[in-house]
Amino acid sequence: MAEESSSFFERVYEVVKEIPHGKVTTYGAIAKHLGTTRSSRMVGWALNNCHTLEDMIPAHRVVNRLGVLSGAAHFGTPTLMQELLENEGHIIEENQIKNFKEALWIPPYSEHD
DNA sequence: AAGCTGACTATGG
DNA sequence: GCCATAGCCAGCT
Repeated sequence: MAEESSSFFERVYEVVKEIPHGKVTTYGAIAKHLGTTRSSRMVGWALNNCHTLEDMIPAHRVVNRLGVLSGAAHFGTPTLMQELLENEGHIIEENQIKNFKEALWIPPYSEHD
C-alpha cells in the first residue's frame, strides 16, 4: 500500500474505530500502537478533528490513562461522553470510569502489519 | 517559515 | 497523595 500513512491522524481514527463496543482505551495505548508513545497528545488532537470525518469515530471510548473522561468537554454536551459510556455498560463517577481496568482494551500490534 | 497549541504522560516537590 | 512543571510531536495559524 503506497499511502499507508496519509497522516498521523488517520492512523488514530483507524485504531479508535477498532475499539470494540463496551470497551475503552487510552491515548497512550493508541499512541503506543502507532509507535509514537510520546505523541499521546496528538491522539487527542486527532480526535478533535474526528468531527471533520465522514466516518463515525467512537471518541467517547478514548480516555486518559487514569480512565478519566478528559475529552468530555469536546462533545456536544459535557455529559454526552459519560452517557455514551454508561450506555455501553461502564460505570462512570466523577468523570472517571470505575471499571476502567476491566473495560480497558489495548489495540493489537500485529494487526496493521 | 516559525511559533503556538493541545481530549497526554512522567517526574518532582 | 495532590499540585506544578517539563517533555513530547504533529497539525494549525
